[in-house]
Amino acid sequence: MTTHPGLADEELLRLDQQICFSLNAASRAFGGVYRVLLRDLGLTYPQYLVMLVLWEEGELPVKRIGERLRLDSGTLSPLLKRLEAAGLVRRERSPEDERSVTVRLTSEGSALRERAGQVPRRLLAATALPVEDLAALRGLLDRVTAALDAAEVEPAP
Amino acid sequence: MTTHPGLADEELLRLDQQICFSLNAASRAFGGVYRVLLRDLGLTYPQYLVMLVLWEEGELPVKRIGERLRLDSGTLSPLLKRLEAAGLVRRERSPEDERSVTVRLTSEGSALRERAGQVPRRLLAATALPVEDLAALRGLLDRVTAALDAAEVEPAP
DNA sequence: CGCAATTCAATTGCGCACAACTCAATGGCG
DNA sequence: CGCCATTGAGTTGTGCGCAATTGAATTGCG
Repeated sequence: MTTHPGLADEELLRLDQQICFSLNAASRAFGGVYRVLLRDLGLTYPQYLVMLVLWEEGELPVKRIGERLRLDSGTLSPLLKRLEAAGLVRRERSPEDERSVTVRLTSEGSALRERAGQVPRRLLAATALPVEDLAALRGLLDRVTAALDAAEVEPAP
Repeated sequence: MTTHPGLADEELLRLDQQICFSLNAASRAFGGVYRVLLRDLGLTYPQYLVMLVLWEEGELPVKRIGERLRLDSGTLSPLLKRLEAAGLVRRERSPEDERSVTVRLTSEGSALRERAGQVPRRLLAATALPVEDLAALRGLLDRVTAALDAAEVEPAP
């Protein structure tokens, strides 16, 4: 683990500020655009992420959805309940393992995919970045995420 | 605004998925590391962001803090109330404009800066990225944020 | 087999983000 | 001057994210 030995605390503070400000701002800016694009689909951004996974897989246990999206049951349980209330998915206990709950698209949930068809194109257009830059961005993000997950940071400063 | 004309909807869907997954994951990974680093300062990550601004400025109206961090009063009011309850800041109505509330560091709030000294270094170390890559990441993030803010996305898909 | 440890979903509690609204103070305009 | 639009904080309600806990089903191990 590098410690950036050549830089003073003051410079590190500024860089840290800039990185976390920028990441926060970008995350919320994406959220804002998605919010507008998804509004008349009746989906929030996290709900859309779950639907993306389900459109790809058709059905999936809650556990697997959580692994894909890095979300735990505390977040997913109420979210899936809302998707079920909206008629987009059904949830049923798995017969072979009664602990597990399988989430399935309803026909209405599948049909929503067509209406969502232009969302990615419009979102990517809104970023105003060429595809190569988006790929580079994704690469950097994935690298930091992997590193942060692996870092095992000690609580005591 | 580019529309990526050469790519099929299916490819765009995948790229969109990857970008928003990656950004989400990175944002939450940062949050997780900050949470550990900040735990025994008694600060949450958004509270830390506010303290960073105040450590730089000393005192600031709520309005200005919101502009810096892109947060509105709905988020800041309860957050600042918690910081005040923790003894880190005071809030007082501005005499020259009774609508405005000025947030000031207490001596305890200023003192916390020393205890937070190693947070940026430890966080940057956890990213395991060289400074140049972090700068590149920040540049890309700022560019997409500016573009998304300027995009003026139409609600109707 | 029987009991303990593990796994999975759900729930509770807290804090943040955002929209919509209220209310008081201010500023501008006729 | 008087009225009305605007501005700045705060409040309410909804939903997400995470920690901690609960409870039931399953697995593993003696």
